[in-house]
Amino acid sequence: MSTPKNAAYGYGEEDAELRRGPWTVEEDTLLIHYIACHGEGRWNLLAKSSGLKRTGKSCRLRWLNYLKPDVKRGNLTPEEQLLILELHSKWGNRWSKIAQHLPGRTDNEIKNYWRTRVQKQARHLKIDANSMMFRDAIRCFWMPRLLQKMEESSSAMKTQNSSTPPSTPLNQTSQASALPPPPPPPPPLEGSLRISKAINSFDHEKNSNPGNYCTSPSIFSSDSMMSISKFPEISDYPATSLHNFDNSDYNPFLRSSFYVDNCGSYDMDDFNMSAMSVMGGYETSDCHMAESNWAYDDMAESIWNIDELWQFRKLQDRNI
DNA sequence: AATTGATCCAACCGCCTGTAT
DNA sequence: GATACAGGCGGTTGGATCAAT
Repeated sequence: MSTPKNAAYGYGEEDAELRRGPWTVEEDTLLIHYIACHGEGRWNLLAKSSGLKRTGKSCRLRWLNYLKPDVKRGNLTPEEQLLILELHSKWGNRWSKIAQHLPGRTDNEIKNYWRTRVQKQARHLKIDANSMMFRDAIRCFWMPRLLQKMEESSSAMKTQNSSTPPSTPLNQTSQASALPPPPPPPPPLEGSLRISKAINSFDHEKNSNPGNYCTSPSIFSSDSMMSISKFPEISDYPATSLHNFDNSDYNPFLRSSFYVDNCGSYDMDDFNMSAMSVMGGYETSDCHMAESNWAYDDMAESIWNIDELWQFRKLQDRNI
């Protein structure tokens, strides 16, 4: 399939032979078979030798982002979201570096997640996604909510006790749904207690020291944070973050909530834009719940109630 | 049922870095 | 050291899909 764009883009005669756009099943099969025989690498050579009318880059991208067997499909779990938030706060847009710590996730996927979900929230709040304020907001509200969600997921697992089949994650692509059914959920987590402790630790500190809890490392302190022992060391990992995330294919912690519906929602009924407006005096006149529905999407479901917003506002005032 | 707008994500592009010659 | 090439990375685009009207 040679797209009409080729001519418009001014590709050379040789390039005109190249295919662009979505990959076909035949192309995928060809690439998979070639790599099975010859291995990865030498992508330009691969592109020529395999008979694929694609650039080496295109072949590499297709393999790494889609065809490679260990690529994980489906929604990001709360654990993965939490890790992305934490690592991004440390490394910024180093997507490939972040992806190295999320087994089966590609830099492209993480990048898309950040742009479509996280930056969307920043836009709604009219805060620069790279600003300290937004980072604080993430750390103070979003991350604890994800921790809470993880705890709820593990609790749900306990009660469910694997008697019912796992539900399908929302927004699964058609390709993903074509994959074999997932294995049954693992037994209840040994780490859930740790997570609970982390949340309790956070709540305790918030209550005893409400003006300062935003910057407290206790949220992710190593002794209160989940410490499932399978996770390998992450060399230059932030001291305040999630230690010991797993790089193995089978990670009971990650998988535990992978099959939990992503449709649980936090109580956002009492959330309104007047509450939002306390955050740094942002203009909210053109930012309505009805417009954005952001309180109900799967990202916003995990964040922010009025109390926390007031706390956040106090903190901001104090810092000014 | 049709239309429109929003969202998601696969794929592409250009730039940068590392390596071989 | 200069050049060419391959591979990797982050930013962006555009088509497909979903949701709202």
